[in-house]
Amino acid sequence: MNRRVTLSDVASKAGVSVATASAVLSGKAGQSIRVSDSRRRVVLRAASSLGYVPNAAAQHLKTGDDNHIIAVFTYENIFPSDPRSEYYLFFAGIQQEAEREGYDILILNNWGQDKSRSSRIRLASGAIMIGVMRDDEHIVSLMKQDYPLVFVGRREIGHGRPVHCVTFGYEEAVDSLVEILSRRFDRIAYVSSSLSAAEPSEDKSAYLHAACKRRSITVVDIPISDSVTPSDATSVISAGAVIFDRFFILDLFTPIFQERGIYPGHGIFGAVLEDDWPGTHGEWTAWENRRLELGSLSARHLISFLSGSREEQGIVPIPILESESTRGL
Amino acid sequence: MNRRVTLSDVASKAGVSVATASAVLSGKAGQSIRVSDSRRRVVLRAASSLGYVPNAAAQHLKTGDDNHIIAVFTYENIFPSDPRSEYYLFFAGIQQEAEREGYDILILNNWGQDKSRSSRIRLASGAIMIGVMRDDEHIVSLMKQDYPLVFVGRREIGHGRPVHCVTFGYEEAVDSLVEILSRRFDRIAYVSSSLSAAEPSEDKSAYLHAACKRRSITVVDIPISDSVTPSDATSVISAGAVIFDRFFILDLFTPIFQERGIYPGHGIFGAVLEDDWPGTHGEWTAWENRRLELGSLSARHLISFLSGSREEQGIVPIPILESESTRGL
DNA sequence: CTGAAAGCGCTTACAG
DNA sequence: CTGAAAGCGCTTACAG
Repeated sequence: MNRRVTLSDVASKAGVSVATASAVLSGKAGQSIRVSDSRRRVVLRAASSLGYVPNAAAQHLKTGDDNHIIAVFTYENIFPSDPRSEYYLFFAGIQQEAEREGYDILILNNWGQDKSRSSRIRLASGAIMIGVMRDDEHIVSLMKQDYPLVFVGRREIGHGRPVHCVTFGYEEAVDSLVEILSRRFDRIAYVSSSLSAAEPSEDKSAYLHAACKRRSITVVDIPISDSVTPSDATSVISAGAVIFDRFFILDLFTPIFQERGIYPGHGIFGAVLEDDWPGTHGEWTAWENRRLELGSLSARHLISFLSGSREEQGIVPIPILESESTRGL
Repeated sequence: MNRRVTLSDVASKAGVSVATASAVLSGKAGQSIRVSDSRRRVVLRAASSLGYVPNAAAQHLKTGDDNHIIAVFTYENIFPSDPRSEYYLFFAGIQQEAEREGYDILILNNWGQDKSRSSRIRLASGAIMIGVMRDDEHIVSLMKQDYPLVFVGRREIGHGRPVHCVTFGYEEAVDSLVEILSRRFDRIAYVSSSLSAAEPSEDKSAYLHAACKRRSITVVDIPISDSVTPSDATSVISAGAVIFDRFFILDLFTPIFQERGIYPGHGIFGAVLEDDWPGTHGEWTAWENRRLELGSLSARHLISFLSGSREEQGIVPIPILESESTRGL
């Protein structure tokens, strides 16, 4: 392979110093360095005849400027051959926003395995983390140095440090939901899983309790593990209104509802506090799928972080949809 | 923002030279530098307490090693929010292969607009180009320096230089197709567009002519521009067997076929010499959609290029599928 | 108007 | 066993 053409190759071919060549080629001629028109032309000609391409990494090393690269990482695979991936829309949103703002994207494929992972993330000016974190050791060491990091979804790994994340506007959405249910019910069952510790659900739960309290509605808390007991089912059905924390929890109840001949809008009302990304739970969907927007926002948030903003959270409002499980209330 | 922790910060905290710190931290202690166990521990402790993260760009600048980044670029938007994009599967294949081989991916979003585009591509060790090229000035200057570049699809922009590309195995596939058609027909109409200069089709045409010659089959060449004349239609139908260069050409004929009451397998047989990526032309589809495999191969090809291979082409075989338009022959 | 020099953060012969 | 020094390709005060 031919050695790459460097600035000093261009300079010596043009018979000028590297300083002059640099000034001309980086378009900065005129700042602290001025170059005569004749010389500038010579440099330009030398560069193009040699096919000079600047080494962006070296430029960045020297200047320390934002290199206009956003890293995206996750432990999951965002590009399965089936494009209906859980994370695809987040990614698409990030990509669109990055493109709009003139940023490139570095996909960190090997974050999971590689030991030198934290150093690879530093090739970018900042990073966006999608999905569940299995291990935060490297993340924490990046955060220690205020490395610009934005999480998609609520995170609490700060160890006291601020954590930048973008989330759906669950607080407002839960409030609207409770408002709707309160038209007919004064008790709401809340079924959550003791297992799903991956994504913190305490805040969703808190929003729900607060919204119910404001309207003097009783919350019947039903924590379940991996299966539903008859008494769980009875509590839910007798309340008439139910909020499930996650879709997989709803799925545990569905056969029971069928067995008892009740279905969304007939004998049971409510919603699930999770965005319906696979689009398979239409009757229970509570709000629009705005994953694309959340992805975009994460990129916008990171970019404004890079230009000095210290804002910690970004929120994407999630408008309530009418579905079978809330219709007619 | 805190200044990033550098190697020399670690060294001075540990009370050793940067050389020693480097040797320990890069795991190279033992090569030309040996470090006592006690000192190595001191360095390790200093690094972790400071949260040291090496600057991968600086490392790469110094060593010149493969930095394990593959750039992917295109003039199109490869990530529309509708994931059924023309390029999605290529990209998914690249990503999977890169992940398998321990490479990260740099998506060059702004290749189209930015002036400094060629320099951004150099942030990666090599690059894969997907889609149509509108302008090759920058590409040529990269090729001049033997920058590792692989095209997905046939390209001829070498200016005499070797062009690395991966393609579907059209030669073999066309031969199989002709073999099937030859069971009943001794003439085949070949309809190509004089407009579609974007992707070179001369080789497909050559494969077809060669395959027909081997079997003493006559090729009736029908070049069309953007519409079909009655005589074009008559030629095709009287031949009974037809090969369309592209799907959009087939689409021009479909209403005519319907008008005359003939349809694939009844009155007309044949195929289209384009892979059916949108999956919307089932009756005429000639072979499996192997875009994922072609994407993978492009990455594999680039990676072996990076480790010294000089192979120019890579080919993904495309097994023939039976469809309405060839059934019963 | 132009060039020599320092330095970005790292690694690696080389000399102690 | 350890460190001083050169250098990767660039930019930018600074001095002519």
